[in-house]
Amino acid sequence: MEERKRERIARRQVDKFAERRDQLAAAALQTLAELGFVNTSLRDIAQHSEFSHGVLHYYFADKSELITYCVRQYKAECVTRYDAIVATATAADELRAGFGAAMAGTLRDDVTMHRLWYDLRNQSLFEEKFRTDVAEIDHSLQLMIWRIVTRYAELSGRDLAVTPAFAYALLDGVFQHALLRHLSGDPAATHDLDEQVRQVLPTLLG
Amino acid sequence: MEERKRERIARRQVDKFAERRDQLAAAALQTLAELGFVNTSLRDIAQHSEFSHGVLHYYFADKSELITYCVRQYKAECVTRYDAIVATATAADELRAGFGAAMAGTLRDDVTMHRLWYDLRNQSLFEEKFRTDVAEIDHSLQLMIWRIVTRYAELSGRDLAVTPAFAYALLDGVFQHALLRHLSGDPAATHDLDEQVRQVLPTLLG
DNA sequence: CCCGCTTCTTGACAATTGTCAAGTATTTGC
DNA sequence: GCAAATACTTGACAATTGTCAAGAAGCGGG
Repeated sequence: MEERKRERIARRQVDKFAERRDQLAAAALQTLAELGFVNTSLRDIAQHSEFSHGVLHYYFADKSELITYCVRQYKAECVTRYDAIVATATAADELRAGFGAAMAGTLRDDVTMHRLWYDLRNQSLFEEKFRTDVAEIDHSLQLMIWRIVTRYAELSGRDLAVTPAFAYALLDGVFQHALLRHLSGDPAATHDLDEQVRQVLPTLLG
Repeated sequence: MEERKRERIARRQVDKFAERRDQLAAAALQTLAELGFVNTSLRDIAQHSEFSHGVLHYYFADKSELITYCVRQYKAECVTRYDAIVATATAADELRAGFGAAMAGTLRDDVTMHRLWYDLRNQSLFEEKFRTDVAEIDHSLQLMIWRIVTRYAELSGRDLAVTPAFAYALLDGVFQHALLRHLSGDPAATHDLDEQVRQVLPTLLG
């Protein structure tokens, strides 16, 4: 019974610990998205939370661990973004329209988060530390795109003429350039993204 | 006569001044490509030259001006990269093969410079300072791609079904993902890039 | 040879940063 | 309610950075 009690307590403590970690990581993510990876100090992050800067070292060993934890948390947010569309669409054109609209929507609503993702992916090319996690997220995104694309081919009754990596590269390129335009203040960026995404899909079929 | 002499001297001084600026900018570019934008200090740059760190403030007002100057110098290097291929190719397939090979070649040979370009383009999304210059280079690259694409359509005797921005987004996406793979140690990255570039071009035709 | 102009070096500055130790406050178990 | 564990704050540290001033070194003209 004492054992079980201790466990329960330990569990509760772990949960509280994990909860606060998540809370701080959320504040960190918001700060990173706002300022960019390199312009964000631990003090900046703390100011976006209700705590002081020292607490970050109580919950995270160092800055790298915090960032890594953030990145992993971010991942969970995005990889299921389009799954509802895949699940509900009953025709190829419906899927195509839904995907284009969803991409344009997230470009409009989650600008800074997408900007942060590209920032982190680039930093991983210079800092070995994050390369593994970034590669893992990148792979998840590729799979997410692949689920869309294969379902689209299925609904079209056609075969695919591309690899997952190729399909992802094309759509990611289109999205990234739309993000660049959107952040430069181009009001047509979201609309054009929708159009371009719908244009890409058919070219992937055999 | 004195006037002319002074002019000649002034000219020589200006030339020497500009020469040293170029020399320092070259050292800076090399350092930036090696370490990445944010990991490069003025002292790092100076160590890649034969001078001390103070001299950079003699030739450049501040760090921003140095970086901007570097970026502009970098631009001149890349925008004419594929023009020889456009000029010499006499058949669509020859152009297609030459373009794919050239892309794969520069991925192999100029890895760090490409990595730097993507780094700078991303930084410009967080720092207003470089946005104009980056946008200008990006536009030049789009034009460079567009020269390839239009020539390819011309040699194919077909019309184009895409905008310059769309064609650039697709090919840039493919190239960037090849760069990611190449830097992660994937030995097939260059070969696949060649293949994928050749695969993209026909989809751009009507 | 010397004066003046340029080029470059040296050293210092203030600000920022990650890190961490010491101490305070809060919660928890009994 | 009290002692101990947990949670958090504060302030300091060493290192790094962009910037700049003071002056040394090199050089060209008279």
